[in-house]
Amino acid sequence: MKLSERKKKILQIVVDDYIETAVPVSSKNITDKYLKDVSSATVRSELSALEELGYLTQLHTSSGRVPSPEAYKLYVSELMVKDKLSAKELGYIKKIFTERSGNIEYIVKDAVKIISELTDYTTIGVPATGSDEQIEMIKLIRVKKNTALVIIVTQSRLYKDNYIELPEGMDEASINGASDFLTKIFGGKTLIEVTETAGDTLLQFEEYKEIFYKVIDALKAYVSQGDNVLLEGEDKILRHPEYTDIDRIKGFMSMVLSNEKMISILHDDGRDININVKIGSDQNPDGLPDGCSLVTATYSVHGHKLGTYGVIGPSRMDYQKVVAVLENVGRILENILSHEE
Amino acid sequence: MKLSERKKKILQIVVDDYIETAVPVSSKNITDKYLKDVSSATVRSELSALEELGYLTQLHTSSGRVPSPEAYKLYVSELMVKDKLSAKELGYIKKIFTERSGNIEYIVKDAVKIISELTDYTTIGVPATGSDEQIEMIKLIRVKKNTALVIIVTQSRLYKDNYIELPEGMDEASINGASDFLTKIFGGKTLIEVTETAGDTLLQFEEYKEIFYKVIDALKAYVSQGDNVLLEGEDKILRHPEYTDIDRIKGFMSMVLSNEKMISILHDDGRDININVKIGSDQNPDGLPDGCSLVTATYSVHGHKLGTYGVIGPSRMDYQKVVAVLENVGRILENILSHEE
DNA sequence: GTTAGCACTCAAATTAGCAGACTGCCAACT
DNA sequence: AGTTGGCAGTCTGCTAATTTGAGTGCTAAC
Repeated sequence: MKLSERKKKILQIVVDDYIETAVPVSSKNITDKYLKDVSSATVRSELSALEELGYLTQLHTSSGRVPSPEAYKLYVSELMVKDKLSAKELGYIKKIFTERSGNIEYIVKDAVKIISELTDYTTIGVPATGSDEQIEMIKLIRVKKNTALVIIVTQSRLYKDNYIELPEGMDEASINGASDFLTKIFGGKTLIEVTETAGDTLLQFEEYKEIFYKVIDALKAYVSQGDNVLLEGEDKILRHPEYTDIDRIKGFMSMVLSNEKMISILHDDGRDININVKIGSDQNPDGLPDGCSLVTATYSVHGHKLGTYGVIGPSRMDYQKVVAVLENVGRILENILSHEE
Repeated sequence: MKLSERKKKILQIVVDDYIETAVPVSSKNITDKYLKDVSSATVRSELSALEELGYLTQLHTSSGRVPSPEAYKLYVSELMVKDKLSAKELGYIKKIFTERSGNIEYIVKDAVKIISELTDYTTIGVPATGSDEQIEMIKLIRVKKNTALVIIVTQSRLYKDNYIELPEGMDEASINGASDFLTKIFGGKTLIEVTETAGDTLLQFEEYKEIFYKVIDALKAYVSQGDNVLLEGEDKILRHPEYTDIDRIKGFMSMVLSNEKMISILHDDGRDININVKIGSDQNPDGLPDGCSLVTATYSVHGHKLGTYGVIGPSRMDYQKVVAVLENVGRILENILSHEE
């Protein structure tokens, strides 16, 4: 079904206006504000045609029109005029990222903050586990008498949040020996390979057996996504008039605060193409409630996934801005990170 | 002003009932449910006396009574019957903590989760920076060609989130030398001492000068509280009928999501006595909005502050449960951590 | 294909009225 | 003196009825 140019134009006006005002848009409103050269009656017939086609809905017979999920989809893919960020905004993004030189954990967190700040919507981020990257180094560092920190370095990442207990009386030389040894046998393999096949590999090394199994456990902990969901601006949803209903707010909050749910919603897009828009509707229940939309972007550097970021808000969302912010943050981020190496 | 036993009893009943039902309590309600041996008229005169004294308020002439902030204060300090946790709950706390053997970062996070889960209120936690603890070891670990991880071990803590850039061509021996050297000159000093006096100390060491200043910067980053506020169950406030008003919800959320605000509210209690209750009111504006209460507890092990935890909710809060949970979590936590060493 | 005009519909706001829940007060009682 | 029953007064919350106004759909004319 091909839409006439005028229908497209009118649909774009309806979506734009509704995004801006949150009020159902009427034929008169359209002719007054945007299309002064036709009468409201003409627009009226176009509107009812668009409704017939499934792009618009009415709350009741005598209210203006509201875009349907279909309309938003079309809007994002064809109708919308792409937005550009101001020099000030671009400068802000660059400034934040360059201040954090090197510290990738912070950069990932900052990205979520920046996106939320510039778009003014709730933003989530799920860092990639990096379990498909090759191990460059494994190192044990004694930090207490019988405790060692397990550090794993891969091409783009550094894992350093797990500890193992050392056998009584293990001396510095054996610790270093174990480190070198682990690096030798697991270097070049990916984390996921190691966690899956490690059992067999290690069976033969009687000497370090005990300690090696503990290291593998630490590795497994790194690979599991865990509670690694970043969230920023969860209260920003409250600014929007469609979130005045307490039950809706509850639904939104419990969704957004559930790590499992967020991970599943952000992860079921197989393709790691850049920007991806999901519009919640009753029909295809991908977990997103009706009236709620999610724009996601997956960033990567040198082919390694860095993580997925999502902006979540009412379907009546400022897609122009959101898409522009996600694209630019991604571009700048990838630029900076790839230069650094 | 001394209250008669019966006034106390009645005040306790009012607070208990209001906490449970969130409905202004009437004289009839009291005689029906709790005090069957007197008439409602008697209770009525007691209630108006308590109102005169400032413990109760009325929304309008023909509504029941609601406790004032004063009433809650008295309730917590004198009237309330202390609650005990069930064996199941105690077991749950122990189980979670012992599963995380050793990993203090996770333990602190888990504590917030446990408290929020058991009390069913929004919970915040501010880990102490540990800047008053003595340094045991400083270690630099090369993780990339020109990047090293800075690890600092103190009596109860491990810092390992900052990196420094290494001078071109620094070899393994010099890195280890620098580590040993830093440990030697700063070992035994507290983090705060080092950040304040380091400049002078280091001036003399031409050789490592460049690298040492970077290490000091990393140290400073560790000491600053930063964005280290843990939050759990921020949506739980929505269950309570007093948070049906959207503006109130907004206020609550923006307060709870502001790290600065939370740190300031949790930190202005000089004494580090165990449990501390703040009841928000219009009068003494300690940042807590009217109708909102905060119960805090500061935990420490071996004299070192571990962090401060706070349960935040409507003034009509289940103080019995909250206080019991905070006390028990603290006790178990301190037990486990002091045994471990 | 476009337009003006008119009838129709429906939500939202306003009003009035009534039932119910409490209190406060007073006079009587123990 | 403290307690009680009873009654008048006050305020909320609910419901039903009414009005207002925005917006559409339809039709006849251009």
